[in-house]
Amino acid sequence: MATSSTTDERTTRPSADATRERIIAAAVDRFADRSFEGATTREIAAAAGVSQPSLSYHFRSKDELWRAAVDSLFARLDATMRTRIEGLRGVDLLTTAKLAVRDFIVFSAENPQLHRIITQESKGEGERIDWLVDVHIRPLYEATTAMFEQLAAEGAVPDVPAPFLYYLLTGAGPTIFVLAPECRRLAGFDPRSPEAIATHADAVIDLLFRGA
Amino acid sequence: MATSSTTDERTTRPSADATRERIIAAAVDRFADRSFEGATTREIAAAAGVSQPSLSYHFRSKDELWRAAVDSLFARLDATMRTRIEGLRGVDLLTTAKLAVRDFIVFSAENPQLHRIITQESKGEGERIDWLVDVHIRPLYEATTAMFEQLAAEGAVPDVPAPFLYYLLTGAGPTIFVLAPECRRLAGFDPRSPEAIATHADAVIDLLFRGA
DNA sequence: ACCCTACCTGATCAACTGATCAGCTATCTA
DNA sequence: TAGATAGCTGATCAGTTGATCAGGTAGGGT
Repeated sequence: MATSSTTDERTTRPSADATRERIIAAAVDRFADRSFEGATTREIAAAAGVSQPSLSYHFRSKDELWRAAVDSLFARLDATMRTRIEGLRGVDLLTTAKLAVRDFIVFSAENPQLHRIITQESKGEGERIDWLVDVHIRPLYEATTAMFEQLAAEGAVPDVPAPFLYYLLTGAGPTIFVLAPECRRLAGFDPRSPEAIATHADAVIDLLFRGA
Repeated sequence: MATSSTTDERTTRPSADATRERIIAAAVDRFADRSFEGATTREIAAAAGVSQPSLSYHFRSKDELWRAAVDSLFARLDATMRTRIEGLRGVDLLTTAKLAVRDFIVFSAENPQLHRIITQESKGEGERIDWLVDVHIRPLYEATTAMFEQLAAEGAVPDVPAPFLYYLLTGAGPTIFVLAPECRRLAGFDPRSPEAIATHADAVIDLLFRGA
């Protein structure tokens, strides 16, 4: 077996995975800050500590790097939400929903890049927003609206169509973190501090679930 | 001196003002869609129907054009809110607040560019976000938080610090319109339709003021 | 009627963009 | 240990960027 390689063909060396991850991490930040067009491959390369052609080696194009960066962000979100939901099997829906919303808000505080990128790409037409919606956003949307519809049947959320509740949550939840630099200048505090995150999460949950 | 012109010296011809406005209108859209770095002067010029050097003639730099575009957006918002507030002198605070929130949401539906631009610029450091906050956002912030603090004393809004209420409003209100292209693909309806605007405004007001 | 200049443009600039290619080096395989 | 190749880079490409400049034209003041 030693020589006759099985289906598991390792063609990449360990060091490549590490630099790939460093590039993706840098790309997440730069794309979120300066948008797809505004972020330059040289900036990303410099932030990752590699040369600019190195991006072309690890990723076919700037566009593919962008997709890898978005995949990375959504993988983090999916992991967070999935483990939370699965850890609450048997718990009543309202409690589960509240904890899920809180996790989502904590995630948004730690990863505001996701919402910045979605906002940037949500302009007129574009291949990237189609890909974003079809591959990543729609599953979350379906799960979230299904949850809201069950809660509405219990009277646990306001009598508002589920899509609107979805956008109320995705708007009210992450915005204060997306605008964190503005908030620091404007209100004089860092919304990403643990205390602010807790206050904000409490407020969103209180509004959405009417303090039930 | 010949005519002993008064202080009112008209050095610009009427046609200049018209093209200036066309350029600003085009700049608002392009900057909102593609961010400061992503929008090109050639795109803006083409959208305005003028040559690219024409932008340099009317505006000292791309940066100054961006400021003029933002000024234009805030002038629209200020006019909307000011006339509303002044038209309600003597009306009780809660009613005034509800109508102001509704106007703000309608404005956000018709001018999602404002929130797109603020979001884009609210990254780490930058001269533009400082200017945005100091010149335009802070007055609105002060007025809004003052209003919320009065309402809190009446028990008309949830017991949450005013800055958090401010970000709940600026998040929950405009986001569905900022993400309108996503919403169309995801939920299958246009949030900027009159019916959707009304439903959304009702929902935000219901949440924020607890259906009072 | 004349001149002046506000208005607008084509041509062009240096700087920068993403991508490509040849070549170097360290690691893995045999 | 020798050969092969994955990993990475400097040099360089054509295309695009914001800005400048010289020049042309039309509208207004005298």
